[in-house]
Amino acid sequence: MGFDKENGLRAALVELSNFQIFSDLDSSTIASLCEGGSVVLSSHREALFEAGAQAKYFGVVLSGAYKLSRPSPNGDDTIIHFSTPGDVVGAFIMAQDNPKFPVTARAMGPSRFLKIPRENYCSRWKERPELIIKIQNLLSNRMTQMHIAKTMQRSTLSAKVAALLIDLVNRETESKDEAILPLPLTRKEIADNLGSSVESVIRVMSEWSKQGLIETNDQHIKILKVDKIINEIGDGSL
Amino acid sequence: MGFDKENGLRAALVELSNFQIFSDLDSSTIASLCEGGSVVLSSHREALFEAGAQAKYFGVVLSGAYKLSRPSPNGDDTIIHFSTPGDVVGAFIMAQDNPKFPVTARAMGPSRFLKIPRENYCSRWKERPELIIKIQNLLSNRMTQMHIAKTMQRSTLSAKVAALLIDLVNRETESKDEAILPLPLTRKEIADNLGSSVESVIRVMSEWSKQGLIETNDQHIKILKVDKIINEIGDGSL
DNA sequence: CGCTCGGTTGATGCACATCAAAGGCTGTGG
DNA sequence: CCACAGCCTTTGATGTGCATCAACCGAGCG
Repeated sequence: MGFDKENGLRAALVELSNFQIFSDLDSSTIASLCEGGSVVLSSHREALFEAGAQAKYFGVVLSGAYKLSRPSPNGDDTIIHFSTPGDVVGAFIMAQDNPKFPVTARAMGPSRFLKIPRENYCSRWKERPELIIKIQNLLSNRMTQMHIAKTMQRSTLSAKVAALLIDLVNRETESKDEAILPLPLTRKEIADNLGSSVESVIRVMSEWSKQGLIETNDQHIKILKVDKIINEIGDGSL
Repeated sequence: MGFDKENGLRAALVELSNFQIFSDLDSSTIASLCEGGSVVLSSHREALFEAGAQAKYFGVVLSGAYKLSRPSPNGDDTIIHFSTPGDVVGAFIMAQDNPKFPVTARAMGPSRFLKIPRENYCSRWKERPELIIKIQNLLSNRMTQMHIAKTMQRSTLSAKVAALLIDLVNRETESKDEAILPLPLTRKEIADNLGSSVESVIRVMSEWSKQGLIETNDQHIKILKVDKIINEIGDGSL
């Protein structure tokens, strides 16, 4: 365990330099920023942390994906965000006194997460304005994404599903004809993210399958006609 | 005009110290942070800035209120946020290269706004980690608010309206029996914020008026039975 | 005095939720 | 190795909350 942990950590530090936020830092700086960190392996559907728990750490998604959700008044959770590799999770609450996680993080398929102690943020990270600014820019992008999502609240369900899929594929690749979603995604998760019901999502997506716009196998969704799906986004308006 | 402007600025700097973000700074520091700033007077429905415009400044709402909105695919705008006095607007995009406003800001009733040049943020503000952290905390609160709103997407319209009203009154006062909304708010604005239609909002609210839970005159909404309205929030779940 | 703006009410229809039932697939324990 | 339980997907039938359309009213205003 100790061995694994250390090994995982060293490997993780190398991976970090591929992510935008660390891209222009040298490896010793990265090591210092992450000192005391550890790599967590999560299996499918396992919780990384629960909403309301004390936030003693923040971190970075290394591989796989996590869904961030909040308990909904009606019982099942609402998914707030899908975090993919390179995403910084929890950084923006670190500066509060005695922060608590506002969401639950649950793995989607086997995933790896680099935990970084909160103290690091309050000392080493906070001292570097460029880093904090980068975090702020990340946050501000996420905020803009949420604004866009809010703007679509009056669109039809197909437009919302299309927008979600396009948003997810754009994190990885540039626009091509085809694209594969970088994370395993069930219809229920889509529904929980859009505030809709599984059945409705299924009705929308099976129509697309029939038309050959998308293809699913084993939880992995592949978009065959990216442009056609993008068209669906606009359809609510016309 | 020049006289007014200067005068307004000096008065504004005094007002700033009442707002949380500046509360523990002395007046000369505040003056330095705001150097080159100016006070803008907006009349009802006048735009402070338009979405897509170059963001050469950020600022603080001094009095009145502004609604931040984005053009919606279907024509009319979606209101993203209501900014009341003390709100910092636009700070989190200042750190981007060549930032553009992601939203349009429009005054709700006569309002005053303190514009601060972007350069200040990139120099004087950025140098003060505590300030940046405060901005980050503001942002993170706003983010949490949006999460909560998202969590309510499956609730009934009455629950959403109730939640919005309670959110707005909580900015000013602590919970009492009665509360007056701190800004003039039309049913259409409520609808545009919730992604609903004016008529539906009216149907919900006139029911409450009949029941004596709220009272409206001259765009100002007064909540007579705060606890009853809070109950409405939960109703979607039960 | 016509105009725009905000509020209100009723009639109608649709998009989507809800309920119900069933089949495949995976993991787990007897 | 089989049985059973979850989880995911699918399809159909039924219901409903809210959007939409269409009037109409009162108030402020140039």
